[in-house]
Amino acid sequence: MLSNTCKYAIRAIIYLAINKGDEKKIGIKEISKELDIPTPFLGKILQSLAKHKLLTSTKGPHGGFGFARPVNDISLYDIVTIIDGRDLFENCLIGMQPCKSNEEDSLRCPVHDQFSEIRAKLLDLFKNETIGNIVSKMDGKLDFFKL
Amino acid sequence: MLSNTCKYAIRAIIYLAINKGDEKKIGIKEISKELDIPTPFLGKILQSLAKHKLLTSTKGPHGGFGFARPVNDISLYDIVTIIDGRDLFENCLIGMQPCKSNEEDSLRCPVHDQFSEIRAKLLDLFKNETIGNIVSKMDGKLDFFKL
DNA sequence: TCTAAATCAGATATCAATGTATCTTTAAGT
DNA sequence: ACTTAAAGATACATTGATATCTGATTTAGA
Repeated sequence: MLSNTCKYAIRAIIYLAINKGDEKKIGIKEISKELDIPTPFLGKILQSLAKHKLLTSTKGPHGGFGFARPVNDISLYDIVTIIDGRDLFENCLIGMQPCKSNEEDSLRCPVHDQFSEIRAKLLDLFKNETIGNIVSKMDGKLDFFKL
Repeated sequence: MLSNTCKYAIRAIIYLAINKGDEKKIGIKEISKELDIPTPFLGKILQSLAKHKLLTSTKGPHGGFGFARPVNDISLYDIVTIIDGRDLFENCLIGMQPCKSNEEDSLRCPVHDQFSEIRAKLLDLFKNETIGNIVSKMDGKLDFFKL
């Protein structure tokens, strides 16, 4: 469903939102250590999110990553499309080329209609779950999140 | 969502079900040519499905692949789990290790509940769509299927 | 029984996703 | 200014998915 890279990105952003508290920035070493993601690889992922204006980064001592927008304004959809693209939301479940998410009837694949409903719900989930949203649900089980 | 290999497998099986008609077997050359899948690669995929008792294969002249079970008894779920495994149906959407499809509350990830509904519908789709089912829907648009 | 047509099996090749290493650049603190 | 700690950037390495190649095996038909 989602690539490993994308799952790392989501978990790292959640970690950032939960833990940044007063400090504006958290370094990749801390995040990668806590979430068990290879440090330089996490660096690349977060750099890419910074390039797309979801995060900000500052170099130098006490540098690290922070948010470029309010956490209530960052949805899972934003992260997923940056890392994995729109394939999940647009292309045919069984890979038939002419069958797209909004396609005329004659070109629809045999599972198009059933999958359309599910895809719509998926899209809904990803667009409506914001990081702010998620963080408010996680109160009290932060320890478990370290896995 | 599904690997390319898995999409190939599904499309090849649909092709087989539609076109086998009187003949019991269809060769991989015909299928791969019509569906534009590399011939030897398709061979491996179908061999693996034969190994799992979904298809039968016969060597020699006029050999090829046919069904080992009635097409109404082969679901998309069968194909997907053979090729891609159960990851999609069992593991956490955002990759948190302790969060599984049937997990106690304290270990659920923050999107577990919303995704559970969608996952259940997905499972339903894959388990209830059989090849027989699909073929009966495709009457009249077989030409489009060649893509 | 010989030949040809087809899959089977296993080794190899390619490519994209994932992961690593190294060096450069930036900025805080002295 | 100098040092140091951090991310940036680029090149490189590894792995798994995807694709190809080659020869062995099986079977129909002459």
